[in-house]
Amino acid sequence: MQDVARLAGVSAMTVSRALRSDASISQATRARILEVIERVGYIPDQTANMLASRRSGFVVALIPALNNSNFADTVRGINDSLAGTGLQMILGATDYSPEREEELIATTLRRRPEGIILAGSKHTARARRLLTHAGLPIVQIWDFPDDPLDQVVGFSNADAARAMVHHLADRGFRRIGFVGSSVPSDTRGFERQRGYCEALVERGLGPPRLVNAAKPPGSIEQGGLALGRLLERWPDLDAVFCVSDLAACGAMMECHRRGMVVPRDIAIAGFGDFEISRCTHPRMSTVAVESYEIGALAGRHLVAALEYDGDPATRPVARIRTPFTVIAREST
Amino acid sequence: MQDVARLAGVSAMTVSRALRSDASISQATRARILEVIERVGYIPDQTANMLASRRSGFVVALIPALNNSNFADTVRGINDSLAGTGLQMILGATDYSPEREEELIATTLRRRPEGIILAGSKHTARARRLLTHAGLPIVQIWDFPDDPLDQVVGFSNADAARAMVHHLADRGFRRIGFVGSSVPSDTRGFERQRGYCEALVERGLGPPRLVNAAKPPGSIEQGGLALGRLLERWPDLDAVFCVSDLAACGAMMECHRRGMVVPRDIAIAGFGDFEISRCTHPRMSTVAVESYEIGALAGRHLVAALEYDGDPATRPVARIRTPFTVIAREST
DNA sequence: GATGCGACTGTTAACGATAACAGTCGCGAG
DNA sequence: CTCGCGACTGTTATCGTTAACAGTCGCATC
Repeated sequence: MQDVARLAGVSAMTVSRALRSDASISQATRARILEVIERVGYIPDQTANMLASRRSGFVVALIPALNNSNFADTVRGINDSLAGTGLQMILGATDYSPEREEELIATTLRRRPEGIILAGSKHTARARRLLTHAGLPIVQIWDFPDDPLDQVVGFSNADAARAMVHHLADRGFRRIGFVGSSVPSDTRGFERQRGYCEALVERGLGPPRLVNAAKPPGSIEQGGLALGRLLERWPDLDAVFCVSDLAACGAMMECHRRGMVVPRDIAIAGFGDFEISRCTHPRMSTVAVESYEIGALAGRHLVAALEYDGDPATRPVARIRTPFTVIAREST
Repeated sequence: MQDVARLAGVSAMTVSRALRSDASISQATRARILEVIERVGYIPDQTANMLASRRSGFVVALIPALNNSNFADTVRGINDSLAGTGLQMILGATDYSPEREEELIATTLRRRPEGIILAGSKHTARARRLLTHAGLPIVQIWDFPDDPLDQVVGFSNADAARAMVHHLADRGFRRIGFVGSSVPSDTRGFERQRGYCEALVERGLGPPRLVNAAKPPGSIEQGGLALGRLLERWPDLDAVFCVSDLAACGAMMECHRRGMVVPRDIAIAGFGDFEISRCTHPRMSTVAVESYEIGALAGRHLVAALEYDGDPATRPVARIRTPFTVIAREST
């Protein structure tokens, strides 16, 4: 910057001003400076900018996994909502582990992010302490916690799963099994399981028939294995609801292998409305959730919180319930 | 840090040393300082660290799209390979646009990353200038350019597509159509199309029968529409090769709708070995590429370049060709 | 002709850490 | 007893930018 200033015959401060739109500087001077910048290929150092202006321009997003099409869509939503704001995203994958999340929170907070978006509501005590102590705007997504840290954009996974069980019951299925998540800390998977159990009670459909399998998002193979274990224990099963579309897809393929016709012999339902669910044969009934929209809204409300400059006590705090829809296709 | 130093009765420099493992400092002092840090909840400011130490700890990864399972896997590979190195990833999505890529390069370079991973080999002139001028280690992935900027981890998309056409020809298909990418700057899609055309010549299968559709990665719906347009123009088509599994899946569904039996009436092949390709009926033949491995290798070689401290002229430059495999399933 | 104001530019001191160098201290060797 | 060395700690300057404040200058106003 000093070099540019010298070449343009001004002070470094004037160069700094030329690079920002709001500063008062004459047209002629700015043009001259920008011309020099272009000529010498100067790239301003945002690190120094961050230090001096006390604004990092970073937003942290922590999601369980990158190779899950739901979360990938959410990341896309966040990314799109940040475009044009000058903010950049630091992405972290927690692998569904609260400890890994805590670690990521600790290391990313050193970068002095301006806000943070977290999937879920299960955090270690230290993670919660770090977050509240940092005093940044937070958006929790993909869940609807009773005790939110700050803003929320999500939905009740239990309610969403319950809705699917009611759909199955409405279609006349009575002996409904569930393929759950194998990871205890997958709170969304656990909530879906809870919703399944509650709905069984509501419809008087007897005790739960469930097996856990499939690391989230659940590989296709494990969905097939899980179906096998379910049928071994409850051979009279007439429907299976899987914690994710991937597991459901595996279950459906296992049905094909066993010569069972879906949904005549057994119904299969998934969760997430992955693109995959439109390509199975028969097409998969599933619960659609607004993956992209969750990210986009989270980003937008985080930005709103960052731009808010009134009394911190009266900052608007969004608690948004995104909708979910049972999509009845051919598999139920 | 000053506060911590005062509370521990040492200088700020000693606190700084206590936080790094290599510095010479007595066990007792370090323990005392760490205890104070824990007690007051001090979090070191990496921004200041960056400025003073001239190391950002950032790596930039620019990929075309986040909601493409191939690239998502690559991102996961990069992420995993960076774990434990103290490096963090800044992720950017170029939307398959060189201009957007240039913009992202310009803005992310301000963060003074230590290295950069780029998908593809088509960059604007300014982007190339920015990159070479910045003098960072670069890894180009997902392509195998003739004029690489630095390191490469990729494969020839043309060769991979050619292999699939040969597979189709081996199975006896003669009138092979191609569903290409609608985005001209999708170089990988274009390369696949080129491979298709070359293979047709090699096998003497006449002029190309191709339509473009489907924004990458190609939505399922557009694959179906593209199949319709292909059949309208070349009703005698006996095989269709799609630029991605998603488009192929849509094409297959369109076949079902039209009452065509795959592969008896028409064969369908995809590209990418998305999980979806194992769930179609019949299961989809596709070209498997090592998406995760590309990211992991790129990350590893970038780290190696960063850790290298010999003569810059003799730094090892990896140019890795990752394998691809034609996976023959039931659809061909 | 003084005054004030607006438009622009410069100066100085941070921002929060680390690099580089300069001690200090204890202890064993000569 | 002195010297030197190793182990540890402190001091000062610096990283590249911006905040805050202090000019300077021209021009309209009274």
